[in-house]
Amino acid sequence: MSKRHVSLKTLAQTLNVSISTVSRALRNHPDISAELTQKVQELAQELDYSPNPLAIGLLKHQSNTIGVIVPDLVTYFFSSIISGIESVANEHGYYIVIRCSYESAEKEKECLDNLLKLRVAGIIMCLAQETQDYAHFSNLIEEQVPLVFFDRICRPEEVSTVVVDNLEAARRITRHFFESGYRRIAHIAGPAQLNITQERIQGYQQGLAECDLAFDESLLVHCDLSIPSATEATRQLLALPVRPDAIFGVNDTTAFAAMKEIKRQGLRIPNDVGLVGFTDEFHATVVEPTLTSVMHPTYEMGREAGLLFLEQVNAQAAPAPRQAVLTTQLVIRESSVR
Amino acid sequence: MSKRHVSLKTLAQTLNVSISTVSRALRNHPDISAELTQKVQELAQELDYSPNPLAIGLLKHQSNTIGVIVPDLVTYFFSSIISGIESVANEHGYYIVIRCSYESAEKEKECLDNLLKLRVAGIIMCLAQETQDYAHFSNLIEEQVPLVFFDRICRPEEVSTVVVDNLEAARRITRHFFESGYRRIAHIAGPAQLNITQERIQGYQQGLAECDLAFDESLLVHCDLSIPSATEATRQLLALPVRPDAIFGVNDTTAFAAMKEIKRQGLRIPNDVGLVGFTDEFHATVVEPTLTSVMHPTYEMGREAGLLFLEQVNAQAAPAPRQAVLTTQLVIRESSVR
DNA sequence: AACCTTTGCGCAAAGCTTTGCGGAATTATC
DNA sequence: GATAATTCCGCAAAGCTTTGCGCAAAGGTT
Repeated sequence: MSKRHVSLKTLAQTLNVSISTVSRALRNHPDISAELTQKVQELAQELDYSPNPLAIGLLKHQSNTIGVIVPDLVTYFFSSIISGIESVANEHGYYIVIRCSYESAEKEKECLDNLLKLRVAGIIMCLAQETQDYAHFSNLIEEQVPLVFFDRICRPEEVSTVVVDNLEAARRITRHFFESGYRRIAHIAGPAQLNITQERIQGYQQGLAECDLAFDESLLVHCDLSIPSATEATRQLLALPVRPDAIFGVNDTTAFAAMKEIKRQGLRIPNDVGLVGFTDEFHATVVEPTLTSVMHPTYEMGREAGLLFLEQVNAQAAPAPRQAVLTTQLVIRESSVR
Repeated sequence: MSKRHVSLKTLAQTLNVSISTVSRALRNHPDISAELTQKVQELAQELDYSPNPLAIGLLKHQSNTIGVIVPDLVTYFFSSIISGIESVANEHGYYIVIRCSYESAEKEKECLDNLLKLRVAGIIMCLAQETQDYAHFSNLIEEQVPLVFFDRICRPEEVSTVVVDNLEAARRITRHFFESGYRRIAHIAGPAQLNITQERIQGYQQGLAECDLAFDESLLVHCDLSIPSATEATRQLLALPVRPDAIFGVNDTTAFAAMKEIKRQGLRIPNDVGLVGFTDEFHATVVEPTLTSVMHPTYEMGREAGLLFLEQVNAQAAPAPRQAVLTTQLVIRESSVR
């Protein structure tokens, strides 16, 4: 760090005025004469003065950093959401500090603690898969620390959230399968405690009902969102006495793992088994057959989360928590139409 | 923020001792009696005291945040490197603040300025594609601000860098094509000013030479690493009077764009055209045919960058810049063997 | 010419931490 | 019992910024 940055003190000494005068001049305070103001501002410009955010943070008890916690840094889903958050943050003079929970509840708590110790302005996060106990958010909520959940959420009555229309999307997928002639429609779901899992299962069941298809428990299997687990789930489905003719995967990892396993068993997509996933555009179009999928507006989710966050930061009183529900789009490609 | 955190002052008042005594007690200073030390530490524990990093930063002129600048947040390559950086940072009590240059030289400079104004401890970054002028790093270098470049680098005599064995990898690819029977081997290269482009072109030419193949200028085309540009480059190659029978793409985006375009023109991979890219594992195995590719140890690159950074931070004197060269691995799959 | 209002600037505190130095009280020494 | 040496703790400054308050000089008023 060294003596890189000049401070108000430097400016003041150079101009032979007091520090407070310099401070006021830089903020165009009317108490300071026009000519002195100009002289100060010119010198500040010349010496590349920038106020020390540490000092300001200390004084004002506020910070311009947003803590962001994701279960995983590497997948497209999260990195594009981060990208959205970063863009909003940047536009409003905020910086994002990223930590990864690696889907662990314990690590999530640790990340949270650490970021709070760092004195971030608040937290934007997606719950870890493992997290089932939501008590560690109580303090934050009570103390009105700005907090936004996205995708995997909890306590929505108390915390602002950004989600997609999971139920509706799952319903549409199911109906799309039906309309394409598929009748034994399976669903590889995520961990049972996650809101996204529950909502998508509900949509799946609702879709089945609307198509007058009975819900068959054996066609609903859970996985932990990892590739091996999704592969295993697919195997389980394909080993059923009466094989499903369509599979709807809960996310992109699941869908691709399923695709590989289906192919490995010598089955053809979409003829033998139809396949749909929640994915991002790039992946879905590069595989063969191209994958029908529900597009998450991930970048927009990130931006929306950022905006909800800023809303809380800027509010003098604590604003009522808001629920942003973004709409997904079912993009029909080769894998689900025969 | 509010009154969330207790300060030394609170502890001192509660115990009726001075702030400095509390400070010393917490750091086990021998001047403080054992019993008082214990009392202080117990209270601190109870009240969940954590020292304010803003105050410490102000006092010691140092920070525990690392500025990270990437050209793109979304691609696997960068997000997995970020993941590596984050893990090292975390292990050593540092936090990473991420900014995105969107491949723009101007934005890159802006990110750099902003992060320095935030008083980060230093910068880990990958150059934007557009960046051709490296003058804005001179200040940092002179003032010995910890700085590490990865992948796309400049001024390696002055700055620590993390790269892969680009030349060697490109040479291996070329020879692999030759050994698989390909003879008109084309290369879709990146922007000419990037070190990675230059090194891979050199490796490509060296490989050709070793196989007694003449270098044909028309088989070397540049793209800007975007999908449309890579598609266009592929088109250009395939439209040549004598079509190449093998294409080596400079990165994953390029390789996949090429794959799509080759297929679109009704050509078969690997029979009509062999294809190899620099990619990550997941993408490469999910496409059809599976893609032979050079695997970047991306996570390791991130970790290495983090370690080189910490080396600079912890050194009292400025350490000599170090060049970490990680080795890639050529993973042969279906797309390059007929 | 005496008083009042502006105008223009500085003092000092607060926010939190670390640390050199000084000082009071206790113990040891002669 | 007086002096020297410990032991244990507090004062204050530094790091940087903002802001309420006070104060001097200048100008205006009668």
